[in-house]
Amino acid sequence: MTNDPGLTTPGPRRTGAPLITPVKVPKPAELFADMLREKIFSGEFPTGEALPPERTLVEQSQLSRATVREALGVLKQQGLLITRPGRTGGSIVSRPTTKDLVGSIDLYVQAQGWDSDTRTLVETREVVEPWCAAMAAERRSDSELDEMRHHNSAMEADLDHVERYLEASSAWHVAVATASHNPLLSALMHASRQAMITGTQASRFHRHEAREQSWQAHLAITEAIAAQDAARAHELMGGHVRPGDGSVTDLLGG
Amino acid sequence: MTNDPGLTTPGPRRTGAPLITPVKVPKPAELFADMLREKIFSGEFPTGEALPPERTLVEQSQLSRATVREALGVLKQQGLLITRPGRTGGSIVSRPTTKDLVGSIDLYVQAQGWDSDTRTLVETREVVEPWCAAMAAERRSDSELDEMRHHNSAMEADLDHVERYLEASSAWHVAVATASHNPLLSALMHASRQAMITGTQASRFHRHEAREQSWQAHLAITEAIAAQDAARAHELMGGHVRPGDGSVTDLLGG
DNA sequence: CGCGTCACTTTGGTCCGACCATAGGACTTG
DNA sequence: CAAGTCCTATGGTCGGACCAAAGTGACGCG
Repeated sequence: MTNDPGLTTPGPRRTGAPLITPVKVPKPAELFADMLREKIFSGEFPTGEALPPERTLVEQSQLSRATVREALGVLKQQGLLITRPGRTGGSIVSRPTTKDLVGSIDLYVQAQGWDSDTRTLVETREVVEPWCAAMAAERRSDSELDEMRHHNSAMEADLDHVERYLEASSAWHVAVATASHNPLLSALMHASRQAMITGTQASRFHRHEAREQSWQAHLAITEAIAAQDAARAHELMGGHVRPGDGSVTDLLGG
Repeated sequence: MTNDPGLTTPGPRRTGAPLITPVKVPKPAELFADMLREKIFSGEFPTGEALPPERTLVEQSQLSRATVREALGVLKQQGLLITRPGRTGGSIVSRPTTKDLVGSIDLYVQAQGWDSDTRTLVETREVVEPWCAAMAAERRSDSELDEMRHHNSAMEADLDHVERYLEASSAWHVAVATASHNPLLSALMHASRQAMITGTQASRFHRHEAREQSWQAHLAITEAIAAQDAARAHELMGGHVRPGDGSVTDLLGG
């Protein structure tokens, strides 16, 4: 039944032919997803606009609704679509956010297993953060500077409250990364920090003096950024982020 | 119908109440995907093992097959599952590969629009590549060194063939990044390079002398890595990657 | 006995039709 | 005219059916 009983059957199959490359059989859902993504990137479906309803796409593409929905699901996962139910709902064309990228990096790091990758995370921060600080010094807006100072104040106020201190510290680092106006490095720094936090259980063991010391460091870096002194911001952040004894908690608090 | 016609209707609704947080309504597919992801991370479904068949998951989860498949599709997108049809097929538990991560970063960069982000990409490489070179100098294996030298030879052989030269150059950079044994920085470098290539149309306009000069630079860096001289590898890569005139094509060829 | 062939079984992939939940808009009604 | 009610378009879920891929084993022929 599933055979092809025409022509010269049962002639022998011509084997040993000149090397056949494995034929790629694309699945309908993937094809349709690629097609939609292409139309999105080409501007045929502008950002912010809504795609046609699923049922319309079904009759246009001659595919089943399940397949269409699978393709839409892929794009939704990639951050290219956001869908809302209801009458005026639909699939609105969007762009992947920094949060999406952070999520991908975090998932990747998390899935590799913390034990083997703590060095990777530490190293990455050592490389990236000083440069984020330097760029922030050159490009910060006044409001971004205000936000850093706000978090500095929060850290000072919470010197005795470990969790809230770490939270404020994290917010400060994120603010610095954001002020660098380099979304790639910012996302990478954000993600490696996030991965370290979820990896360790946020390190309750932390001495007060360590927090005070790290708070002073944050303050100094903020001032360098305020003065738009990129070289000094870079140098200070390098010394701040590089752990003296290699302990993870120092780096987290810092 | 959708009202609640009991009690003191039609009494006025108590507005201005103590502030109700928007109730989060989790969709079944998301819940199930989170549940499976949790079981994967916890080791309950070890890497390499197969999940139960979809139909079994359906009766265990009391959900429809469509919902189960949507959840599986999410995990598949995230690189946590790979599925194969056929009798011994199924959903095999996996880990997101570096390629997955590169894909995410590439998509992100691509979606932001090339025009506004070329500076971001250039900067990122300026920051990341020198450190990759330094780490590679410290950690390279002999086989990794061999691969770099192999690509060096290919570059020399293809000095007159722009496309193949760029290809070999790209392979060399990837080899260096891989030898750094830092998957995060490696993926970031790989992705930013990939994004630049797909962004520009691979720059046919390239002078022979420029290629010769860049080839010499590659060779010198390879030798520094061979000598395990991290500081020199870092310095050379920094000078190599930083464009003299800011042109993108120089950076691509480099 | 050996080996190819074919049916069978298990699995993911696709399709269809129906219904549910949501959220605007049009309509009715006091 | 205002407030409530019904309608409708849309995404989300469901159940069942069939198709396609791929291993297993029985069968039959030489």
